Formats: sequence, C-alpha cells, structure tokens
Amino acid sequence: MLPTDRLNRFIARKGTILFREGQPTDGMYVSLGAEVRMERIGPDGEPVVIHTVRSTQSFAEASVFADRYHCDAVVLAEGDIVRIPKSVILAGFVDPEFSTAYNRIMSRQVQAYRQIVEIMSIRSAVERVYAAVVAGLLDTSVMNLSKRIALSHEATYRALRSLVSQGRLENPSRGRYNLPR
Amino acid sequence: MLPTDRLNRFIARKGTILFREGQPTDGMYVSLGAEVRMERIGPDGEPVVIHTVRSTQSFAEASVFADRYHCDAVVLAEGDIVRIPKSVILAGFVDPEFSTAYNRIMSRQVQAYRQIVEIMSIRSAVERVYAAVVAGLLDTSVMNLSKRIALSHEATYRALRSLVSQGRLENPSRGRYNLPR
DNA sequence: AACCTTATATGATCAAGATCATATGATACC
DNA sequence: GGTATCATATGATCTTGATCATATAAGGTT
Repeated sequence: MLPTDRLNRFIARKGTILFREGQPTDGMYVSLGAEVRMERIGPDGEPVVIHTVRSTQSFAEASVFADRYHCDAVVLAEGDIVRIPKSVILAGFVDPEFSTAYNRIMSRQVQAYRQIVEIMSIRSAVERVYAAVVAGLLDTSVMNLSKRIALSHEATYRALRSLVSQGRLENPSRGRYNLPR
Repeated sequence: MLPTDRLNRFIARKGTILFREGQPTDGMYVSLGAEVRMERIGPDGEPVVIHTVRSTQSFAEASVFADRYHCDAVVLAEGDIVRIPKSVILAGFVDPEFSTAYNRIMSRQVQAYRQIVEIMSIRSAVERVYAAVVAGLLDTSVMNLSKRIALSHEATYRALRSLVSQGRLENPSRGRYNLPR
C-alpha cells in the first residue's frame, strides 16, 4: 500500500538521536524492537519524558502535520526502526484504502490509551491490577504490566496474589495469571 | 467537508443510553457539552469504566471499524451530542482533504494521551502536578486537573502550594497558577 | 439579601503503596 | 556445569498521598 522503496529501515544503536526538538520534521517512525524515549527539556532545564516507545509501535505520527519536532527522540535499546517520510503519508491520503487503514490504526490506539488512562485512574492496587488483567494487559511479564499501569512491581505481585486468594484470578503456574473458567 | 444533512444532532438527557455493548455499531459521536461514561460489565458483574467523555470531545471512533459496540455509553450530564454515521466517515476517506484533517485530529489525540500516560506515571505528587502544569493541563480548574492526573484534589492543591513556595510556580490570584517569568 | 452549590485551601489522621531487602526459579551465556 | 542476569515472590519499614474535616471565597438562584 505504501511505496516500500521510500521507507527507510535501519538498525538503531543505543544512544542514537533520531531527531531533536526544533528540527524540521522528516516523518514518522515505527519501532521494530528498539526502545526509544521521547523527551523535552522542561522549564527548569531537566528533561521531561513525553513518551517511551517499546516493542512494535509507531511514534511521532503528529510530526506528519507539524513543521518541527516538539521533542527529542533518543534510542535506549538497540533494535530495528523504520522511518516513513511525511510526504509518503501525506501522499497516501489520496488513496482511500490507505486512509481507512491508517485511521483504523489510530482509532485503536486512541481506544487503547483511553482504557489505559481509565485503568491508571483506579486508586486501589488490587482493582487496578484486576482491571488491567481483564483488559488483557498481562500479555508479556508482570514486570512489564507493572510499568504500564504505573505500579511498583512489588505492589503488582501482591495484588495478583490477593486476587488469586480472592478467587478472582487463577495462577496455573509461576508468572501466569488468568481469569477463572 | 462532511455532509451536514447526514449528521444527527440532538440534546442528550441524563440517563440516556446512546448504545449498548453488543449492539450493531451505527457510528461515532461528538459531545458538545454532554458528559458520557463508557463502561463495560466486568467478569464479576460490576461495571468497568472504559472512558469518561467531557466537554467537546469525540468518542467511539473505533466503532467505525467495528461491527458491534464493545461497551455501553450512558449520558451522565445533559448536553448536545452529534452522531456521525459510520458510512459518512468511511465515505469521507475518498476525500484526501477529509482524510488528512481527520487523521490530524487523531494524531493529536494520540500525542495528548501519550503525554497524559507519562505524566500519570510520575510517582511524586509535586512532580506530577508540575509536569501537568508545564504541559498546559491546568486550563480550567484545579479540580478538573486533579481528576485528569488521577490525584486527589487535596494533594493537588498541596502540590501547587509546594511548587509556589519552591518558586517553580507563581500564584498571581486565587485558583490561578503559572510558570514564573 | 439570603441561600445553595462549587472551587479553593489547609489541617489531622491513617492506610496503602513505595522502597529496601532477601530468596528462589528460570534463562542465557561461556 | 558454573555463573550471571532477570522475573517471580514475599517480608519489613516508612513515606506519601487518600480520606475526613473544616473554612472561606466565588458564582448562581430565588
């Protein structure tokens, strides 16, 4: 659907700076394994983290509509990255099929973020973890889940244990948790 | 850009159910003043809040690509609501201009959510509130801000006070806070 | 003007989660 | 097979923010 010859795939080494704040935008990115942190320098001079990209995820989508990047992007962990020039995306919108597909992805992202925000708003650790498991966020490790819902991993383990003893979750094997039945 | 005659604007009364889980999707919505809660029935039978819509905001965008709604939408506070049939959105994608504009909105939303998630991940109340103010989230009331960043309003007020005494924020008048200079 | 409601603001208490610590199972690597 | 590393797991302590309480200011209603 997109002209693959215009996509730029490369291995991003740790420490690489993909783009800097104020720099003219060249496009958006998709991380295939790399971990990337996007940050901005706060008014006090200390860095403010905007977003941390893990696994297979796109980022800097808004750059397609902006003249300049509004933050820095630094590679934290090595991995593949694909850069998609903004002209490619913009040109893609003449194709209704591309527009639909691209919008489907964005819609799902918005939906997912709303759910995460709502889950993160739950005060109780037990209820937060339960909501997260119900939402299917425990897809990799407990460590990973705890980061995503902004709980210490200790509190997360304890909440899981509590949910198991309440009978609301099952713990078939070490590190695995699922809904009963 | 969109055929306005096919849009459905109405006043949503409190308690109205816009759609229910499992019901075939008819389209997405834009709230103009109404407050709408989207929730799903959890495995224990208690409702799980997916998202709460306030002010001028769109919701159920993903329904455009889904056969059935995956949650209920209940009106909490009266206000205007516009329903946009999915066929209108889908048809809109043949127009590159509409596709571009619509995706720009979605990109910004994703960007905004990522920042909120990152802010909500900050443990310290003082640093969380500071990051939120820097991000411009204190646009209406402190009460509102506290809800958005999942802090009790008391903790939010105290954090603001602390930031003022640290000289990191200014408090020109009751309820107003801004960065120095 | 009197009344109601909501936002701002701050104090006191307490519980919940962060932090520190330790142990073990699992996996990768040499 | 031995060692290092990381995830899982749980205990102990302590800090922080939630909760309860109260007061004032502001805006809206009758």
